[in-house]
Amino acid sequence: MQNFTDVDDKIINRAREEGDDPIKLAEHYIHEYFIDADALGINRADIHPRVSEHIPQIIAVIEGLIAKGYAYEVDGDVYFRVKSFPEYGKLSGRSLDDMLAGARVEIDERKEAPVDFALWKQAKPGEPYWGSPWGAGRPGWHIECSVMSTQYLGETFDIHGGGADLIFPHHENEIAQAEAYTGKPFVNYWMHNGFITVNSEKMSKSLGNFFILRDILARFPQDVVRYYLIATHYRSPLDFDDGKLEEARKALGRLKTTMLLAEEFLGGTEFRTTAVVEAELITRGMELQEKFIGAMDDDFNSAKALGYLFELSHQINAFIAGADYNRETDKAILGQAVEIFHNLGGVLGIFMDTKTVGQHRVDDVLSIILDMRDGARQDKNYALADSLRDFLNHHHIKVEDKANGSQVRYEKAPEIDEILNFLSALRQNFKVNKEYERADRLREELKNAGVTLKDTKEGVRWKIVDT
RNA sequence: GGGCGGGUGGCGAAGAGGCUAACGCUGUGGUCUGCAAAAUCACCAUUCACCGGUUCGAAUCCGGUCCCGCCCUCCA
Repeated sequence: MQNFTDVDDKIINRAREEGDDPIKLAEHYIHEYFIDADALGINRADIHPRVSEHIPQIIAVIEGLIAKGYAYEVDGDVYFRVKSFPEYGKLSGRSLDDMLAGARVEIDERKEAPVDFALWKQAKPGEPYWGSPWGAGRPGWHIECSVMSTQYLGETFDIHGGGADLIFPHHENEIAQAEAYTGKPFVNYWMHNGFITVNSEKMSKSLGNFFILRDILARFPQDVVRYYLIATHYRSPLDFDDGKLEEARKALGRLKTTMLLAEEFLGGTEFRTTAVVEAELITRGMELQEKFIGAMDDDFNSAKALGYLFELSHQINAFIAGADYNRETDKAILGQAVEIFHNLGGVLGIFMDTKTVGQHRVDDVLSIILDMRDGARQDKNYALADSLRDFLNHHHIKVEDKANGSQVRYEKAPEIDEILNFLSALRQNFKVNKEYERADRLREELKNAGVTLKDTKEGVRWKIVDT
């Protein structure tokens, strides 16, 4: 489950600035969050509870805490009595003395102790509020997480996640509230992720700056961003900058090339083979799979797991380099190995299909054809010029020759795949006729347009470089 | 000031007492190619911020020093 705190000071203040309703504003941000999370291939949780929908349960828990002597009311506010919970500080490794020594904020004199924190806050004018035994008000921070998580997951649950900056006081307070209330351990394992920064500037779920992610997604493919996130252990800090993302793009490209090479070798995208074959490659693949699983089992060490995936990539590439694609056993061996490779990549979710990303390149590529045609016409190579126009016409692209040059018109953008297949074939022709200058120039221009061509023994392959 | 975490090759990043200190990027040389690209093969840290200590053995444990990050608020 993943809960949303849709009632808190920041949201209320922001709503006031924008003259909006706080709950609606929170709704808006939740919606925006999902757009980015979906783009990164993050699965939705089964449950997404919100504070505003759990006020009665929260009030009930606060009443329970007061009844047990763990909390007290002062003028419509309710505070947690920290000294009544001796284990306070066990998560963050702090003692009450440390905290009193470090107190650097003016103390609210109404509280019994400076470290006591709010469970319920009396409503100020203009704030959203709900009725309670202590008057109109709203939940303090912290309490909503304890209440909602234990409601859906039970009084003790296995894993609680969150940013390392939340260890104190948020998670510490959650433990105090929940364990004081239930008398049972709250959480078995805490997973605290390191800070994410962008150009060394801190990013958090707080309102305001998580949209930076959207800027990054606008410039880099989703799977590259996802790869980059996974290539570092979750507890380590992570900094986004273009250079590092560029490096991630290349690294992931290496993995994807393996998939591509295998598809070509097998002549399709269906990897599964029925024949079980004994082979060195399979043995290595199974070993690496074991190691991969071991790494993931050991505190989600995705960085280490990726290392094994690269090793498997090497093994597969090397096998392909020395294999014969007319031999069925080679295909069977490769099929099994690639299936392992594909499955493990699927665990990390890094083999997203981003095929459509290159479509916007279509105009650049069309202008290359047009330039080539103009050149051919000037050389009076009308056979070539006309064949180019025929191709375009065939795809419902009109060519108009005007005094100051030619231009294309189309109603529906043609599939870039078809155009590139055509150009690849065209270049093959040039090569067969030993017109290397033409062939090289075409390759060069395509490269400038973000399309790389490669000659392989199976034929020409093109690839769009994502931007 | 106090608490927590961290400093590993040109860069990114695993490793947490004993296999050649993973893996990726970059770089160098060879194979392949008309030339490329991709792929492939080989090479690139006697050393893990610094100084001591424990141990047969330390990047990993202990003490100290120097840097860096986060937290210390009724901010989710």
